[in-house]
Amino acid sequence: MNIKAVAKRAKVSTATVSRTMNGSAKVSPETAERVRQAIEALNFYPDTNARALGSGRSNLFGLIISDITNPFFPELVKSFEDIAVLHGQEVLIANTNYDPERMKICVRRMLQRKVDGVAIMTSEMDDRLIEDFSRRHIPLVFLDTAPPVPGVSCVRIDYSAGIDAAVNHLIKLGHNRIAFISGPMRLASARMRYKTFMESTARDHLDDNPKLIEEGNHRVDGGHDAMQRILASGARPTAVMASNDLTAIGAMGAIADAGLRVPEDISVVGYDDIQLSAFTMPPLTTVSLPRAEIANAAFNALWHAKQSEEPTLVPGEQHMVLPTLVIRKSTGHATQ
Amino acid sequence: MNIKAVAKRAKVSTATVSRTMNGSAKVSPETAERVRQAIEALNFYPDTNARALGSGRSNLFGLIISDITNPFFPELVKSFEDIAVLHGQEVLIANTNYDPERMKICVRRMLQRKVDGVAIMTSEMDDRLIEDFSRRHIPLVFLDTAPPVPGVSCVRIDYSAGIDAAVNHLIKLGHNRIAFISGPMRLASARMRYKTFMESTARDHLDDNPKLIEEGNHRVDGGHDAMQRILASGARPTAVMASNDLTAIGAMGAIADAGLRVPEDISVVGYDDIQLSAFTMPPLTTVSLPRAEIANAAFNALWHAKQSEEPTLVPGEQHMVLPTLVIRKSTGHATQ
DNA sequence: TAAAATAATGAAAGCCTTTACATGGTCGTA
DNA sequence: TACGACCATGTAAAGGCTTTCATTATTTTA
Repeated sequence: MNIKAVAKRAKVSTATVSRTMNGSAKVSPETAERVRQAIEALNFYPDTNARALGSGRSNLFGLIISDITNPFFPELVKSFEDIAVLHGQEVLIANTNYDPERMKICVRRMLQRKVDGVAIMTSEMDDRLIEDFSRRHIPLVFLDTAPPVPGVSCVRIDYSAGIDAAVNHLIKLGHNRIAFISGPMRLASARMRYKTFMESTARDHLDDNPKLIEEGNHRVDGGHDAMQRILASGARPTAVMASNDLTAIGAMGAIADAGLRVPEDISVVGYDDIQLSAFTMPPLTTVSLPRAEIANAAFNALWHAKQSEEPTLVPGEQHMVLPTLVIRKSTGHATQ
Repeated sequence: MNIKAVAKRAKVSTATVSRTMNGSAKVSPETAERVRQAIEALNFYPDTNARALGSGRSNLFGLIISDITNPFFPELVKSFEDIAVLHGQEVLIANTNYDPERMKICVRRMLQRKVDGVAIMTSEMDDRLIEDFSRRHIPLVFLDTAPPVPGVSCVRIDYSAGIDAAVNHLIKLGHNRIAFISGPMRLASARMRYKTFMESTARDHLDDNPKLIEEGNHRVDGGHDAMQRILASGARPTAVMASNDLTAIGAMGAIADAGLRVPEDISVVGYDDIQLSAFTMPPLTTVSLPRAEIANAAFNALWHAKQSEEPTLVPGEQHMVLPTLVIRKSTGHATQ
């Protein structure tokens, strides 16, 4: 079953079939209708590989993420896919597992499949690999950490807006010793969140006891362990802010293990607003990162670049995403 | 940059380059080395589309899931991908969003890309779509619900083992009014879990008050609402078993909302053992479904089928997966 | 030592589309 | 009426790889 069979049945050439399928204007309505009927009758669909080979375009966008197991990503992936389907684009998902070797494999996969563009949602990316894309004029969009290269778009997150809102919320509740559990400091996104928190608390002249700062790993166990260290240090925080929700959940566990209550003894704030955070005990107050908006912005950047004939000459889109504070039950008045 | 350039540089024909890349035995070690050096020097990698077009094989396995946002799937996807990478296969992930229309699109995508095999991890699948695959001799593997077709493999879950273990655990703790919150009854997997629970409790002559049974939706909110209905019904269960962990988490929330404690007033058991269940408050006792094992079994079934020349003639592998009970803190002695 | 078997390699066809270019027909205009 | 413009369609090359078959060189066998 191939385009030839369709052409034969519709009594036209393969070129006309191809043109019909691709919506080229150069086909008369009657012919087009005949071709469509033939396609229907034969239940034909074109071979994607041959298409990509013939045209050089693949209708594929790559989506590189660190780890699908991290609850931050599935929603992002889903939103990205949903909008892609709407535009007739397909999505090739690749996990790097935070491993530079694996990242290389991902990049190669994208290149080999002749993707039309790539959304890179991991924070660390080798410049040499970016080279590989830009040399081939493949549009890129980054989350948060775009290199200053023409044709490369970026979706930025206004970290300070979200974190300021969280800190202000805590201050209003009377907190003045706010601990912070960071993500792994080798991740740019984690460093950003840390830096923004420090700035925000410094601005408000809060206690900056270094014992209040611990490094986690953006997973539950890291948050748990970090919180234990903070509690053991004797720093006595009245509230904790975590670099992501998983960390916050771990911290809540450690607080409960120590016989303390959230929020009566210690308030907890997370970051990301993963689905689950609404259902923890107590439901988590957290900074919501609009993942659907991020996915849409990323997709649109690639889509526009794809439409313009010389993507690498256009400057690349910049989109700023504004996180918002979602107040639930894990924060309450400070009790000293 | 194509195979011709490599051939030229290595002073061989393109056929030899192709053979070298594919590990064909018919290349002398010296020639192979020369070719490899040329590939290295030119930083060449072959066009996947051309490869698939030329050979008819794509080195692609499809993986159809319902919803990447459901925490059951990410781990499955990850494990599947990991083992695929190990075997040099790639994975094309497709979400159906529980939507038959979308399922059709997924199937078409797979067909168009000439996948070497498809793992179908959703429980509902139109027979006509299966036809599409088997007509083209594309190996399939199902989770749980394989149609009786030659060449179709299946990874089965021994539901009764897991649920019996959970029920026995509760009985030993003195429970005799065990509620059950099912998944959506239109899903075969949910019906299986329900059926197995009913059999298990009937065998043990437990209270079979229909008020103890409610339908959820396999999400947190459904578990929450179902639990509220059970509590409102006056059936006074001493324990609840949920069809999956999200449902259990929702149920725990509803129990807390009602001013009751887990496990002191009501014990809760989940199903799946998603990562998060270890970190709920209290940590959830649940039936663990070994997702890595499922993924491996599924992959292997496809892989073996791919290796054998006539996949549809071999009977299809059957693999039984045994869930196990993980006892954490959400279950305790019944207090009436 | 000649014939046969084996091994390594090359030439070229084939996979299925897309698309540049060619062709023939229709229309409008001078 | 004739010529160019334009439209719909067809022809055939191109895209990058795999693979069959043919060819040559080498080894084995009798």
